[in-house]
Amino acid sequence: MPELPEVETLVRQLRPQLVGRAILSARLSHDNLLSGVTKPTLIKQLKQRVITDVTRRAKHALVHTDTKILAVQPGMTGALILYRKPMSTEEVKYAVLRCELDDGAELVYRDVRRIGTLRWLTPKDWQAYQDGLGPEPLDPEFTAEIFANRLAKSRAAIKKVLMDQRFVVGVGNIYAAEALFAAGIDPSKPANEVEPSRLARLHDEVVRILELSIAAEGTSFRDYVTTTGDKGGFQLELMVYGREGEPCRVCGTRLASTHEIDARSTVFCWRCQS
DNA sequence: ACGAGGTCCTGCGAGC
DNA sequence: TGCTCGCAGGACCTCG
Repeated sequence: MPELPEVETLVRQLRPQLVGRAILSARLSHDNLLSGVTKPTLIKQLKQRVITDVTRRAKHALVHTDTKILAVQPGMTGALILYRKPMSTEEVKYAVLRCELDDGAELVYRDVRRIGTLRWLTPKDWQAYQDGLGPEPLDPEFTAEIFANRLAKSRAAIKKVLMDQRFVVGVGNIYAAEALFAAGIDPSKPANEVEPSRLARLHDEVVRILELSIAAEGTSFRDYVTTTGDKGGFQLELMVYGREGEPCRVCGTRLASTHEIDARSTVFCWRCQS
């Protein structure tokens, strides 16, 4: 499930391989992933485009071309993959968008559950779209003060606010759970009731964990695959996510789980997060 | 303004 | 063994 570190990782890996490449042709298996563009328009307009850059904003991977920008929002099971040899039957089955490149490779948007979104936007429309997104957590201008001030305005559960992309981008269920554990905060606590010192700590933990994860090239989990289509190698050792019922790595208490925060599974430690 | 809940989609694991 | 069922979840939507 790509969150910020996973998208950052794939963008870094793809950029040097894609910049300067031309798209010879494109095909799309399902058009319900498209937002704001029809299949015929996308297929037609992708043809003959030259890729000028590959960047990230929030959890979106952006493939910039000489005309428009292909904005890929991988959702949970999506990934951009560059195939340099023919795909297997299984790989073809999940290949939603296939772009044949001028160097013989194929750029593929793979999405098993097809819950991702593809947008095809002019730079101007992209600007308008991204203006609705919150700040980048790793931007130096996103300070602990700004973070705490914004959090203190909401009565919603702090985990829900942390995952709200209008508040701050890039943090999903995994990193929200991990950062709240590291900061010792009860995920269900209303954001405006968390002590300011804890909010400052949370800011630091969000930054630390995201940077650590980027350095580790993302957290492999379930359907996550690298740009070569391989399973991710590494991994960042998760403290709570996916560890319900297992002992807390800090105090040994059995980790608890709840669905009461925004209908998302949340694993936490009763003792460490009070 | 904000919260609650539904929607999309398929694979997988639990339970019978 | 083989079936059904419910969960996983990011973002967006509607309803109250």
